[in-house]
Amino acid sequence: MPAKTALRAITGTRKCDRCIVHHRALCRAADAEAVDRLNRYSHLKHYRTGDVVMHEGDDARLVGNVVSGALRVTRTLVDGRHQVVGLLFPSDFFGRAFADTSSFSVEAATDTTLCILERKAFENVLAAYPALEHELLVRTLDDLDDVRERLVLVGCQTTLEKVATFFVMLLDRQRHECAMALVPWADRVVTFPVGRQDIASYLSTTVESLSRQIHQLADRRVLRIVDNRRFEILDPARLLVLAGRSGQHPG
Amino acid sequence: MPAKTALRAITGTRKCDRCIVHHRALCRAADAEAVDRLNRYSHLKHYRTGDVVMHEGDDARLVGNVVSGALRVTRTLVDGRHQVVGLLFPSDFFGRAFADTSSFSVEAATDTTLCILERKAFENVLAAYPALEHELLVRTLDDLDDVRERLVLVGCQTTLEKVATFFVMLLDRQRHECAMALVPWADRVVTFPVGRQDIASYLSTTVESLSRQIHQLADRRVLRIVDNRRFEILDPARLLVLAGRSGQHPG
DNA sequence: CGCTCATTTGACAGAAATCAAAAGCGGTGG
DNA sequence: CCACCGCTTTTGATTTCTGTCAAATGAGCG
Repeated sequence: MPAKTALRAITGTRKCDRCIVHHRALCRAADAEAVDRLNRYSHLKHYRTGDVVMHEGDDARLVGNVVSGALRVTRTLVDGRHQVVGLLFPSDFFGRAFADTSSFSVEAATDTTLCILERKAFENVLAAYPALEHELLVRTLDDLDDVRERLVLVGCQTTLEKVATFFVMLLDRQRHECAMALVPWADRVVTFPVGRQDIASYLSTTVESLSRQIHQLADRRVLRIVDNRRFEILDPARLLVLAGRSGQHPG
Repeated sequence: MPAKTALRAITGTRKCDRCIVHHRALCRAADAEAVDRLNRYSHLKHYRTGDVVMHEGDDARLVGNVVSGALRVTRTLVDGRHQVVGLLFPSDFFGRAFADTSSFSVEAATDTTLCILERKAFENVLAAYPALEHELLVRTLDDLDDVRERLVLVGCQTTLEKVATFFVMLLDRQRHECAMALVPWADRVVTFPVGRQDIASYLSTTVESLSRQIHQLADRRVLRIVDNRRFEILDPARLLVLAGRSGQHPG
């Protein structure tokens, strides 16, 4: 065991040990030795709302995890139209391993802290620790299902269903977070994690339509508008029905 | 070396050696030993147009490769609306590794031959051969980019752009196949690999709109309608522009 | 308080879905 | 070889959802 590692083992100064997403992120699949290597190559970096982490077409030089805040993954067309293809939250992995260029832009949707490392370094660690690569595979397969799910949403569902689905997502995320923290989940108030523009684009609609459908849901007493960012879900069951997936694929 | 393996090595009777997609499919990343194990667990199976390979919500028991024909990956909503989230062609991998249930249905879009094996057996082989699992990871990452690409297409592009993009895809596929076969690529006639209904759903539109836009392209002399399934691409450059991605991400 | 930016509301237009019917294609059998 | 049948594709007419544009209202902040 190298002296440096031994010292860490004794003093417990590895920054990863204090990481708030450590037990949920990709790196949870890493053993002490692997975490040590990741720890060596990675560092935290702060981004302000709107900052570009990676630009489409550029070298895919970085990968990493969201520690706090939110990222949007986007594609912009030549004439300016653009589409949010993904939103990433704490513990989510970002970046494109095993490709030279990124097909999408990655930007901070809010003030965000990332744990980043060079893609090449990351790939080397993956090659050395199959368990880590396996975890990445499993997460990527899940991501693939998620995107396909959203393809269905965007492809053949109404704007009301899209908005209802988004609220269901927020509710699920919250429920999941409470479960992790072993907190009994009581609060039915959800908060928009990113701006309206991003949500609208994520759902392939406009801020205007988004606004109308939110008020539609409020009129139907499915939710109550607390303020611009917060909503109390009054009727989760009805919300699920309006999302058009009632009784389907629980989980 | 077990006797059976030795015998195979001498006589060359392994069915995988004669497989027409062997050098393009996932298994190309497998060494002789791994191919041997895959060979032991897998078998070819024929499906007729419309046959269900896997049903959404059911046990994800099978995985495998398309050998010939085409599969469609779909999701059906409670009220009958449904969406093709993917089309799979020879050498493409299908099935959901590392999950108990499949979130999507997989059906034969044409008469199709698959090389199938039990998911569990496949997972065991993956665990034993990291190179194979790595190949699956790389392919899954590519798939993810593809679906995101289509999310952009469906989310913020016009029907004409969708149809043009589909023709570009067909052209690319053909060019790629010619390259593999070392055949100089001259023929500008592309053929619909699946029925109109599937193509329309894949592009999130209707057969009616699809028909109108094809004729739009014909009127603009971008292509010539040979017959119901075949089209001669007269102006590939213009097609690319109409697809709304000119000059973007060559590859 | 006034500035800017985000959100809401209203009026309107347009692209594409829907509905309906005609035409074309492919297979079967007389 | 031609007539018939079922299916797919095309064409036409109509509707509707939702995006666009414009203006008003509201929130946040120095």
